[in-house]
Amino acid sequence: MKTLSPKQEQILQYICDFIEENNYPPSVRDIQSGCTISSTSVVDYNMRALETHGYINRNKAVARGLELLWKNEETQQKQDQIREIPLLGQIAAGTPIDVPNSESSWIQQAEEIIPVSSHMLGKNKDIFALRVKGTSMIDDLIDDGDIILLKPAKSAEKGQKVAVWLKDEAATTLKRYYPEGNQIRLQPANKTMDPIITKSENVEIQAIFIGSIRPADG
Amino acid sequence: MKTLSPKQEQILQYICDFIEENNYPPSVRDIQSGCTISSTSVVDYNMRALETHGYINRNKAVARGLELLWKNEETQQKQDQIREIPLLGQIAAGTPIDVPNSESSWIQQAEEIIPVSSHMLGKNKDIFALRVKGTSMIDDLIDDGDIILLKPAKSAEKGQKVAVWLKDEAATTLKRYYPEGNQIRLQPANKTMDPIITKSENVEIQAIFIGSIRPADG
DNA sequence: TGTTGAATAGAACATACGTTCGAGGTTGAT
DNA sequence: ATCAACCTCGAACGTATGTTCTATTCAACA
Repeated sequence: MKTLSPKQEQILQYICDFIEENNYPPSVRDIQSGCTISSTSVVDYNMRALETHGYINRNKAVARGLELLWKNEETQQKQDQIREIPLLGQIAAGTPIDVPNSESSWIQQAEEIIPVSSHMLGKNKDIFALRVKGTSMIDDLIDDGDIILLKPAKSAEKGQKVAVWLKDEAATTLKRYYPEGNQIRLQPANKTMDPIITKSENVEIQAIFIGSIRPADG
Repeated sequence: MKTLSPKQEQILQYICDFIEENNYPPSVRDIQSGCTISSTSVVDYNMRALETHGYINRNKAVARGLELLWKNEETQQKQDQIREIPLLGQIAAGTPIDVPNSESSWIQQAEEIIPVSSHMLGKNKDIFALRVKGTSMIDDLIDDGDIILLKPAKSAEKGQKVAVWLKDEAATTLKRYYPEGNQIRLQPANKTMDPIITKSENVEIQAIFIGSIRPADG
């Protein structure tokens, strides 16, 4: 993008405001009067510049066939702060879930798409969401009905909260991960529940906990 | 809203798709060919119906002066799932903050607006956000740098996490709230820190904790 | 001073577009 | 069969609109 003349900047801003207000693009003559420009050809002249610099698309022979490629920073920023995360199902002790790999187009299997502030996600990719059943992680502020965000992974650090697949039990569950020799301790964050201790070969890490979304009552 | 004829529904859907694709509304003749309608007057006829039923606005004498009042459920739903929350500042032991009341237009004072999934908010109103400084609530999974969501309130239940104003200290802090007789215990969720115990008159509840947003590393 | 390139003016053109008109077709009730 | 309400059709009209043309202004420069 090159620098714009003041008039071009003004026109661009006017187009932006006009669309915001009317939900359809302005005509050349709208711009002319809106920016108090003396001639339509001046508008055309500057629009041509805007087009070649990639700020807008123009569709000749289409009235108001104007597409805004440039968005003002405010809107742009708002866009950037939202990411859409697929809610793929539930997770709880005993209930097996399929965890997607990034190859398949798993967005389509989502039972719901939830928009999430990118504040929660950082630069992580391929994040998905699950609804928690049960209170096995209540001490980590993950309650029944919460939605958790997960990042697909094959390994984890000690103490991280992970979704693991237990081969023998044929079940997936959310626990804290503690490798201990050739065994693995899966610790629920709930004082009333005992850890699962099993041999390493039996556990397959599927995803790492990123954050949680708690539906507030009210 | 009344029921629509199949043709009207088709036209409405076409308008919706067209705008989605082109960012400007279709002309009558676009609709005609897009819906394989034989005459422009048929389009006009049905558009007139759509207008009187409140699905669209038409601006006569403006080419493509068409405004879609009806949105397809998908878009509508997506809209509904986002709420914009003002990030008003920081909260930490020792740092006073002003907590807004719902009267003033405090959205404007926000240093940042963060979009939040309404899953996190429920039906709560007037929610605002603060950035946490310090680790005094680390055991409740609220870490330094996290963003917390708060609901303005004057009172709280025992054990809730609240933002309180300490009159004598002239400071606001985030703690768990335990009324004990005519004293109040403010318990940090951090084993290395001691609770604040003070008389009831000294504390003024400002807001109740709703949820947190943890910027994930990545 | 003359030259050159960028910006401005106003007028004019071709047509995309919203709208209207008059005629005809369905359907269903009477 | 008759009528009315609803819909379809093709053509036409008036104008809003994108674009072009030519002339003019203006600033920078040799």
